[in-house]
Amino acid sequence: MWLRIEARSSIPVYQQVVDGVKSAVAKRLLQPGDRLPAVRDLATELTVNHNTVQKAYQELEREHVIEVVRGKGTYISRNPSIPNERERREALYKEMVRWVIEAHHLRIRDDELLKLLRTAMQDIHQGGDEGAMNGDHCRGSRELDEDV
Amino acid sequence: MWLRIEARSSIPVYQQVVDGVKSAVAKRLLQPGDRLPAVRDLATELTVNHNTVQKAYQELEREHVIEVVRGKGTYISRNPSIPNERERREALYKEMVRWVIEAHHLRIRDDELLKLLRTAMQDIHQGGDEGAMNGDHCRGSRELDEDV
DNA sequence: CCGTGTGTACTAGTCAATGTGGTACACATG
DNA sequence: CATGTGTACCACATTGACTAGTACACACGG
Repeated sequence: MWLRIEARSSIPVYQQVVDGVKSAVAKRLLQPGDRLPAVRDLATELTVNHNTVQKAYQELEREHVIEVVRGKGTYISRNPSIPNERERREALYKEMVRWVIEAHHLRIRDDELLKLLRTAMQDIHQGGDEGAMNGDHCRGSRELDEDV
Repeated sequence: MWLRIEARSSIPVYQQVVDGVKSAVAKRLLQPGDRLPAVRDLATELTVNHNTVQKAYQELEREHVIEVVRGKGTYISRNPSIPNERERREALYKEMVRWVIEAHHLRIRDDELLKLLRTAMQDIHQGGDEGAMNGDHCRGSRELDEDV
């Protein structure tokens, strides 16, 4: 599956679902037009309440990542527009500043941080599963993926 | 002041205080040995409860950003060690993967994202000269070393 | 020793977000 | 109409953040 939930995580379940779908789209594991599981089906599979899944789908629809057809199903958007683009760009930038600060306190130098970002980009574009980090992030750490 | 709180933000107040202090340290607005306001004073100034400020100070002490002397005051650490370095590095990397995904959905190209990061770095280091960031790489984790 | 300023600890309570469980409704398709 | 889909409620429990108030512990200078 292209989605795995960590029940122990402090991140809300619905947020994990949102992130998981967006991640799968970025990795092209989900293509435009692909159908997502029904709300209740996915809820059963993840052993969470259907309302929780629905909240995730609602959020994904607000972000135009998916499209919903009542009575039929939910699908990955074909021509996604970008709502709240300005705010989201600003939020992204704020997060980046935040982690530059964190990097400073971890004594990570600027060039190391840039290298880390390049590694993250490769991780996404090569379709791996983001879960596995083997601890050596300073050079390109490529740990191989799961099964399908 | 080196600290401003947004009451409307979804980010908890105590977290904003933690981030604010760490940011000021990274920007060298606060130097090692500098004294922070008393818990109650800062609480009054920010119009929050003293317990909230204390929670922030506690967190900062856990991260060895500040040092606390009972009955005297709190001070920016002189020789900060790095607790939980490995976990924090992994958390940082996970966050970076999130950026890449978000950037994809914002149609931000890789080179743009790298440029954004460079800008964020300049925002932090602006004006100040940054001399001695030591060349400590992944392996070099400092060992704890105590007191004032 | 005492007063003052400091950090710390504890209890009680409010509020909002999250998640569950259940029920009911709306729409599309065959 | 039956079925599978998304949607909309409701009541409830749990958790984290925050407020409010009180009390204690320690350092320092009279």
